[in-house]
Amino acid sequence: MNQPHLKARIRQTGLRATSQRVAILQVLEEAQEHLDAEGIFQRARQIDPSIGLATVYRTLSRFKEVGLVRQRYLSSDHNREYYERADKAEHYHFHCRACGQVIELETARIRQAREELSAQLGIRFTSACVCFEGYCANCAADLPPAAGDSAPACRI
Amino acid sequence: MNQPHLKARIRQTGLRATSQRVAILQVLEEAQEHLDAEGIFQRARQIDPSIGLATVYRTLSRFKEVGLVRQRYLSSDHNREYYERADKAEHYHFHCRACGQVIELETARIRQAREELSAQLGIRFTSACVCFEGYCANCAADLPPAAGDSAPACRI
DNA sequence: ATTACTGCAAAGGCTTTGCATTGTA
DNA sequence: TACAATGCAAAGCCTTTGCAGTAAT
Repeated sequence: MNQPHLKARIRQTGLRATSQRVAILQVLEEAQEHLDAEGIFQRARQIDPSIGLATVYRTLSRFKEVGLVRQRYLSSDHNREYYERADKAEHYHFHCRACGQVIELETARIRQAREELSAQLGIRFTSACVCFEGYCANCAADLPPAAGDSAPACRI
Repeated sequence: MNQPHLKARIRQTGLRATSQRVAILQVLEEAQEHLDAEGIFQRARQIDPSIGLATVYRTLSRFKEVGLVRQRYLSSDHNREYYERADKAEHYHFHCRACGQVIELETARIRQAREELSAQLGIRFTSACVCFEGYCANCAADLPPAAGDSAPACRI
């Protein structure tokens, strides 16, 4: 329960390894789903009951700065921030409007787009937000052929 | 100042063509930059001084539903919603961290990604959020070779 | 004559911040 | 011993909502 490797990882970034931070990093290590600050808070307080929500926000912000976590948005509520470990391979998120699941997608096309646009326009990319929404294979099968709510075609 | 073609366009969607709605649509027609609700409000009230901010929000939401406008996010503040006319060709937004300008990018790679992922996984896409951040060609030239703030490489 | 739409002000929801205190290095 | 980090509560910010009044069809 002392989590020496997590403490070490935090110290490596120059941050102080407080029990709250270790708890938050542990939550992110173990998380199978995508968590927002509130979700991280609920789990972290089971490890360290003294933790406060403000600390979760401050820590996530700090972790993001030093590259320990990535902050993502999931369609379709862009008003809530989600967090994941930064050591995962590049991937994108798809949110199913019917069953609500989030599927992690892999494609080289986004990187390709960045590279081409860099070459064409001299742009230097530092970050990007790419998230998709629609119906997963299972849910799409249950829908009328060309319906799909108020958003029939993909309006990007 | 009666804007008959705007009124007609609104009525075609089944909505009532109020003076406030005409004003908002006119603002979006004429806008050269990317506007948020507050920005649209400020311009619309010059056309129709009686308009309220809540109406702007309600109208934009309604316009989005009927397909008159698209709602976008621009890196790096995803907490503010921007709006643009829905009759523009598919494009993506790049935000320069240095000069602040927003560049509209065109690339087929995103659509390609959608098509491939659809074919591979049976997913049906309805919408997507794609926005980039970094340094434009001009600003990149002024930066140290491989620096780039706290985000050296593109962390997607 | 309906009833969709509006303005105002209040409420909501997520995130940030001020300040005194705690605990790491 | 410094000073980074914390907890609590209050404030911020954008957006939504309730309600009574107004105006489009």
